[in-house]
Amino acid sequence: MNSLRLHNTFGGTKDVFEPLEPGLVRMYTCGPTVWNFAHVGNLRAFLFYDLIRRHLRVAGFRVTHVMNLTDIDDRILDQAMHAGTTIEEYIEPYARAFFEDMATLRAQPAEHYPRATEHIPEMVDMISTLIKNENAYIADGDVYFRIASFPAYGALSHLDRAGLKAGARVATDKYEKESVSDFALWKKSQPEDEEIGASWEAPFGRGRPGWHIECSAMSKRYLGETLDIHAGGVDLLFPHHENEIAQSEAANQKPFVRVWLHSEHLFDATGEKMSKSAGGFTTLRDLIGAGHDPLAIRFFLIANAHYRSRLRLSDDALHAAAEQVRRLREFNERVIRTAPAVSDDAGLAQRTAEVRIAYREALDDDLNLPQGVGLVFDHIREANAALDAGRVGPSNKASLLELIDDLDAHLDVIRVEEPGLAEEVERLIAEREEARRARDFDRADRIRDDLRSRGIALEDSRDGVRWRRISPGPVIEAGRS
RNA sequence: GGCGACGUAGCCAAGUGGUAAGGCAGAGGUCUGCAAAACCUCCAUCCCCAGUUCGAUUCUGGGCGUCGCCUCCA
Repeated sequence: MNSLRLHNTFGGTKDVFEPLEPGLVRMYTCGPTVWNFAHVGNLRAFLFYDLIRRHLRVAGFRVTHVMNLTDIDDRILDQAMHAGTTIEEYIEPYARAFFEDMATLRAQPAEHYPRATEHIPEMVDMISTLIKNENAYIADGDVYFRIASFPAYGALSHLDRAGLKAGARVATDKYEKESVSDFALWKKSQPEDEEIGASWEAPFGRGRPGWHIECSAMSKRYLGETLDIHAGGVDLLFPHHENEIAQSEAANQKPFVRVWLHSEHLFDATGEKMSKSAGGFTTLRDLIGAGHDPLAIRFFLIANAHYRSRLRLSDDALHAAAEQVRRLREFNERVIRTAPAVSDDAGLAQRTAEVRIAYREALDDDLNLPQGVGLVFDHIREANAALDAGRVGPSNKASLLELIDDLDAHLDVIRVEEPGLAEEVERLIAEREEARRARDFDRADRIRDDLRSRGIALEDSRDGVRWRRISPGPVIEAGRS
């Protein structure tokens, strides 16, 4: 029985989710504009997509997930121009970096990563249709969407044109628009555009696509005219998603999206929204360079706060996340290596079963991973106590491992393969054991301290010495790019 | 100016009309050669005021505060 409920931005209610085609979810998510490295705020949104995707699969759906790469826009044009490269040459390192970052953060790959410049014909087709239907018009070589032709405009964002800030708003496009709110579908080629490979032929004149049309055209190409889920950061709500609706519904005469999902912003330590254009922003590379563990960063971004809550990036929060990841991994390893007691603890079995159900319910309730994680941590304390007391039987052990599986299906930070044991670490541990047996504790402690300073912590236990990786030294505030 | 969100312990954060999950940090303890890990104990009445209610942190209204969108932006 599917009981997944999602908060639909359109309408603002939490509804049981059912895809159009039973069992298959068609999902489109707004990906990066590859004009620069993604910052952690961008990555929060991308990991949110990953969370949706993972939980849809937990809930039993097959998922076709499309995430676009915007490889043409004004910023890319500017940068390529300055760099003296084509736009294709300019974006490539950033596109590569995007995929690297996603892999570092263990995001599951989408089924398709279409690039705007590889789908110009689809966009041209759609624009032609819009012109034919009089939803768009040509003005001095540019093509604009005629918002007046689409009465439902504003329904998603609840911004009606009358309420738009009067006077202070400067139209950034050209002047021949019928209305200031009309947005560009196609921009006439400038001479420089040709040199950097940013110009295409079209029936309505040589030029390049506006930003919004790519998502309408590419989602249709890969997922059809009606999507089950369309997700993005809240900053895309207006105008981007509003414009997508207008374009797609005007062109296709079909409902565009059934459920809109928007993730909240990430804020920096000063409380300012992280934004590329605002200047200061932190990249994944910055955080890793400052000594933060990618798994902790992943945990922080998806589990520290609900996706519709604002999240503030701070060293403390990252450290807390790292500790939580550490505890989870520690617990997992402990359960795995524990030889089961002869009999099971009925109370523990009962509680584990309850927590597994409650965890699933939390995720089914609009992807409330923070709550789910809290439930599991609560139970881990009880389970650890049972382990201390040797009360964990074979069935207990198996269900605890299943609980970890449940959690890691979303988190994916627990059962992550560590790089193989460094032989040197093992050798030093053996050396230290020898020293300890000889009661040469000075030498033993020296070895332990030495390893610690190199990011390896040792723990003595009844079952022998264990080691694990830790963040080397105190981490510093990430630099700005 | 329009639209909207938020304000829960030192920090992060979940949540419900019936007296508040979890994590980090901190204090004490058990265990340990010492540690670490783990466990135990301690650590909030939910911005303010008024109202509805048997009862509100959770509903309504007002206030104060913070922030987002309205322009490129995940």
